[in-house]
Amino acid sequence: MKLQQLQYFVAVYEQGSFSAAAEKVNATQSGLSMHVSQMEKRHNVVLFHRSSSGVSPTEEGRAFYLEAVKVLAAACRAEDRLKGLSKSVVGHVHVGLMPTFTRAVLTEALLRFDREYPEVRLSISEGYASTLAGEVVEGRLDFAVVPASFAINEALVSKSMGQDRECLVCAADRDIPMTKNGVHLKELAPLRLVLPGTGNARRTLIENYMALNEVEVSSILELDTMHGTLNLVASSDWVTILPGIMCLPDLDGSRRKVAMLVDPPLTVDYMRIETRKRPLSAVAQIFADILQEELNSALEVFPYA
Amino acid sequence: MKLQQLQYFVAVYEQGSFSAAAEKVNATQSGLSMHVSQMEKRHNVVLFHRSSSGVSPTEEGRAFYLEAVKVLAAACRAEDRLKGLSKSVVGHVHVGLMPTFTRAVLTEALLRFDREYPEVRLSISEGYASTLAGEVVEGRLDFAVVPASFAINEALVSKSMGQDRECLVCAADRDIPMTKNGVHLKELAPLRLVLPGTGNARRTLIENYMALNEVEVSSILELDTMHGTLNLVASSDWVTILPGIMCLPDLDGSRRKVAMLVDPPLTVDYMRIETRKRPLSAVAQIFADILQEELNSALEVFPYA
DNA sequence: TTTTGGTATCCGTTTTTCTGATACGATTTA
DNA sequence: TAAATCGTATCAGAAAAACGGATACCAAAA
Repeated sequence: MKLQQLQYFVAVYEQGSFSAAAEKVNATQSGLSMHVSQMEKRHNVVLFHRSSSGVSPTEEGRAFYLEAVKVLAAACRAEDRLKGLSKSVVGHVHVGLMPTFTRAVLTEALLRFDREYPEVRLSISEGYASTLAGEVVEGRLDFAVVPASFAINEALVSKSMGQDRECLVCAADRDIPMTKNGVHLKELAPLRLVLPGTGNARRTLIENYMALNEVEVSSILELDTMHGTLNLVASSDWVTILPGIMCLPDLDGSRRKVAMLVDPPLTVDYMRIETRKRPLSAVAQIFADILQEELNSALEVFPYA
Repeated sequence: MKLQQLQYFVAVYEQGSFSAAAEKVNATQSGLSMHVSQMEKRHNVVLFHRSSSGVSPTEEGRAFYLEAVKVLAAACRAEDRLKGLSKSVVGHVHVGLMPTFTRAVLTEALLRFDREYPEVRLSISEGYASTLAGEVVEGRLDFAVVPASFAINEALVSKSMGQDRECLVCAADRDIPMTKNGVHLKELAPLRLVLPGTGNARRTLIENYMALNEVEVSSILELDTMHGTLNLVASSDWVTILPGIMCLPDLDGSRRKVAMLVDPPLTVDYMRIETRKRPLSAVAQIFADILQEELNSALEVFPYA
């Protein structure tokens, strides 16, 4: 059994095609075909169903894939150890964040990280969960933080980062009936609601909540710009629903009013996604830890009442 | 990075010699030398200090070894999955047990295992910890159960199986001053004590206990046969000290009297040792689990008073 | 000083791997 | 229905890598 064979197999598995995988790993289609079929013959198993439109893994192929990526991850760790990467904290970290994070948690994390590891290059991309997930799979991002509702790719592994509460955000001068530090949304109906576009994972979450709790929505405005949303809400009777950590700057009530949704609460889980086959580099791990710490302290402000 | 290079490296590491490793993995000394030096050059590290009497790992070599065995273990699991070994429960299991286990726990475990997996061949070897550890390193045993006091080889990993109480064993008709279900050994001094030979790990344990608690021993008899010891103790004024699970058949008091050592108690931890670089086969794991269960129920008889 | 046990290096041989071309099947397109 | 397209399997020669014996070298022990 060779390590490269595992890489080839994993590539074919993830691409669903010998040809595409060959291009990805800089090899030829015939080479991959031979390697995979050699593995199959040697162990008398069939790993892929071949068809004229690509390949799909068999049950055995699926099971083997899960083991194969563990081997590759271990091999990466071993090689990193050799390179001394596990000690020296230098390099380039690419991180993808859902928009939620870029307002509240990111700034603090960035400042801390830059102070402690000034020679590390850091690249942050903002995007929707599905986009970011794709980038992680492709290896262009070290990891990404997305809402947990997102169904993740098999090539990815997710680690929970914590649960947040969704909050109603409206103009500061608006009177809303608060109950025990929260708001019962139905009492505000009919709502004029600003929502993210349908590509956003939170959109579905919120619409389900509305439907399930029979909250009447008189009009919906689709805004995919966070600045625009916040400005509009601050100076009109439009309201929106945002994760708690996005509302932190507004908790003083000077520009906007914030109230947790209650009866029932609406929660959102954040998770960090990364590839199975390559463990986080030492630097990426450090930044992930800092991000987690900042998130933790941000979440403390919103107790699970 | 190739899997075989890792195997070569690990072999050299464990043998402390290129020549010995070459023989072990059925390769030539020159081949191993080239592979290792290639790894070293490629990553600009030195893995071994070469000398005319063999090699010793550098700090980097040590660190890399710990990662390398993880890769090999993962690769074994992956290959086992391909072979379908992880499902089918057939094969041959070799287990090493310290003498303690062969009296009480083994029988029950054997019966259960043979009933549930009749087509599996099982080989049990009895031996001292150091012997068994060597056999495990060499790959002749799937795993071994030994007392935890034994300092284990770096190629091995140990898992705790539970703590046992040492007991005094003497003739059934002897009168001994019992206190709260135990015996204070000093009150019986001077003792005529049957002990295992100096090669036995428990020998040191017991002698330390005697010295530390100032128990006077009038004479020592070295017996390395369990049958001999038990028979002698049953029909003379010689006494011995045995782990609790060995005393289970004597708890009825018909042939021998058993009393836990108290003030202070003397305990012994059992552990399972296996190689780092190869995970237990499915069958071996099952037998290990059964052994653990039997040990647990045996240990319940001796509460940690 | 010689012997012994160990490692590094060299080079011809053998084995494996890689690649490009080709064949074949299925699905889509004209 | 025929052709074109996309995908995989297979083959044979070329390229690369691994292998293994011989040799050189070193250091400690005899």
